[in-house]
Amino acid sequence: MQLAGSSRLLRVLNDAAAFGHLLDRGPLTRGELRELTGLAKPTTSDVLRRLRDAGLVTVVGRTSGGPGPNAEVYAVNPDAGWAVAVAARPSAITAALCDLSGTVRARRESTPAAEPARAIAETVQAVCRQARVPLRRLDHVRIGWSGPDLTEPLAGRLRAEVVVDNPANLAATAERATGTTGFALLWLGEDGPALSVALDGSAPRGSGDIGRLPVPDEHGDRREFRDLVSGPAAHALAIEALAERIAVGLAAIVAVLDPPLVVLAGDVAAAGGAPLAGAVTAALHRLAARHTRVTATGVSGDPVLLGAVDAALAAVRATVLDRIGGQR
Amino acid sequence: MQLAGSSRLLRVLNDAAAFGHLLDRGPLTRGELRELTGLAKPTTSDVLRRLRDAGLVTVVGRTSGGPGPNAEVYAVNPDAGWAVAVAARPSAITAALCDLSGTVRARRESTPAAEPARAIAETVQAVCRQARVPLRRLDHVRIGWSGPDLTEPLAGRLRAEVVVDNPANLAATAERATGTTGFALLWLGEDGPALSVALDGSAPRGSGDIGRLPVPDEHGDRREFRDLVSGPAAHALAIEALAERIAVGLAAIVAVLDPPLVVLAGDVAAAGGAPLAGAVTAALHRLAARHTRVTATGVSGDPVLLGAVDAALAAVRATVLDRIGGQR
DNA sequence: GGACGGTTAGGAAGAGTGTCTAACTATCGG
DNA sequence: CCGATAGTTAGACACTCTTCCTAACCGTCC
Repeated sequence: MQLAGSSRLLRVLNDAAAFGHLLDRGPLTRGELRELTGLAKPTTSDVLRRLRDAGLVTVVGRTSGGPGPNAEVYAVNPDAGWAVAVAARPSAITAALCDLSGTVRARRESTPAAEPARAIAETVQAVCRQARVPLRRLDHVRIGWSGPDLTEPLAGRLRAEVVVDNPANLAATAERATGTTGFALLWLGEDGPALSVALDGSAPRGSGDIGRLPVPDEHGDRREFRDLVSGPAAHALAIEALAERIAVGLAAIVAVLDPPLVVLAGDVAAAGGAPLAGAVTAALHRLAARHTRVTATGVSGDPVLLGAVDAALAAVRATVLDRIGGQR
Repeated sequence: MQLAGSSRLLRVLNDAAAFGHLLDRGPLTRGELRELTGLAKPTTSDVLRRLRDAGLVTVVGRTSGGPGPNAEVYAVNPDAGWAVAVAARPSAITAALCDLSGTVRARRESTPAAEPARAIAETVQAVCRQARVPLRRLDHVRIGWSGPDLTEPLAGRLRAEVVVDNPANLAATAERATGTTGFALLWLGEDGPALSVALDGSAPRGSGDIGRLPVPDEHGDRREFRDLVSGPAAHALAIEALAERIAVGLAAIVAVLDPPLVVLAGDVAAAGGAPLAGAVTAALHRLAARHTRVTATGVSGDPVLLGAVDAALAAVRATVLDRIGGQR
């Protein structure tokens, strides 16, 4: 961290710290914020004044009951930032518009009629219209998509910052938001297996497609992982047989990464549910004799969409702070 | 980054930034430091005064030739911090004492007569005595060692901060110091293969032992990676046959991590040299059809010892800054 | 029921710390 | 001697901290 600066940097740091606490912990009084940041009372007031002047926080109420005057309760202004999260598949597009507080304000599903980029852009525009949020107020669009890169064509159609991420990575982001830490997420989807790694509490990093992972099949012949665990053939398999195939690939992954926990997600995994996770655990322990736990994802709902919401929010929160006056 | 603070934090930040630049870029004048940090002229003077008072930097010369007075040239005081790096194997212990600038001031090898912890501690003490550096001035000891954890018994014997790291990780640290970025290092040593990952320019992280990675052997039978690439059997193999075995395991690693580059290191890899790397590349491309490059390590000398030096230096540099007066 | 004390929220005043700008001095080469 | 450059000094500015003050609210006592 080689940053140097003057009092301006200090102010930015303190504003960001206070704002961060308000985002993480919800509504807070001046006093609570003072304890969390460690700043002095007048400084806390200054910080809150700046945040309020910039429209980032508002007074949402007052305490009551205790002795003394009632403290003002501050909270993040939800309307100060907007993001759209998109889970895009060839068969369907789901988009969610959420405000700075993370509340989903509108949701929309559509079946793509046009080429992907155009269909996604139109869905984003539609979900904004639905909640009467002008497109220009949109700060960030995060798209879960596996396939050819759509960043270029989408950035051209939308004014906001556009980031395309792979489904496995976003599912891992959603998993992490549930409190799980230190895991590798194995995504088993129609279009092949993928992996995202979130060890040491750091943000999930997709190591991408693991479809070409060489594994032996039941007869000991050399095959690629994707041929065994994806496509219609995998759906037709009994849980035990599928678990066996998954475990073979997982054995290699576990040997390389040694995560304490492996989370299963994706269409194929979702169809199998907890029984599949149990069968995979048993098969894996038979193969590798490791004490790695295997579970089905704890996320209820669409993990890709929820992960995209989380990722988009993190991005919006970082940019919104730039709006504080006197920044320069 | 949720840090809040007052002008004190600012001062610490600026001191650290200036010190960091002096460490990275070598001797600098006030003016050069001013440009690098972006600080004003008087502030740069203040920072340098504090660093000099704390004994962390010294004036090592003056410029000449140009118009105007000759600028003072400042450099890190090498004697302000001391670290010992150790590469420990059951057969031999190598220790290097280096100063804050990274110069190795003494070096010592020994054959362990006693138990590892005691033998290492004695070697550390000996190398300090050799350079007439009192043990109490030692700030950090970084040990490359694979086996039972030695942190406890060593911390008891040495006053300094002790960190034990695995050889693969330290070899990757050394590799990174040569300018290589974005790679996975495959360590092929006597005691089995290990892996260290340094992607995205982040510090190398050992994912540890990959000895139990399941791989097929020549006959298609399920084996563990360590049985194929380590031990006396591996040494006896022809380069082509060994490369084939390495590539099989590497195919799984590459599928999981997809690093742009794989670096081979360790005794077995060193014996094979560049020809082995070439043969592994060919075999890997035949197996996995990826465009992953494979090279032998670019580090000349003992990669573990050199990596331990780098890691120890980074640790010392972080602690030394705490010595600046008025910190609290 | 009304006055009072204890407690807490918020603000105001002044000091402290660290930085910046601008002016100044000293030094070197031509 | 003159122009250019290194470094210091002086004063202003920004942000924070400590300390003190006022106002509000609750409970208790008369």
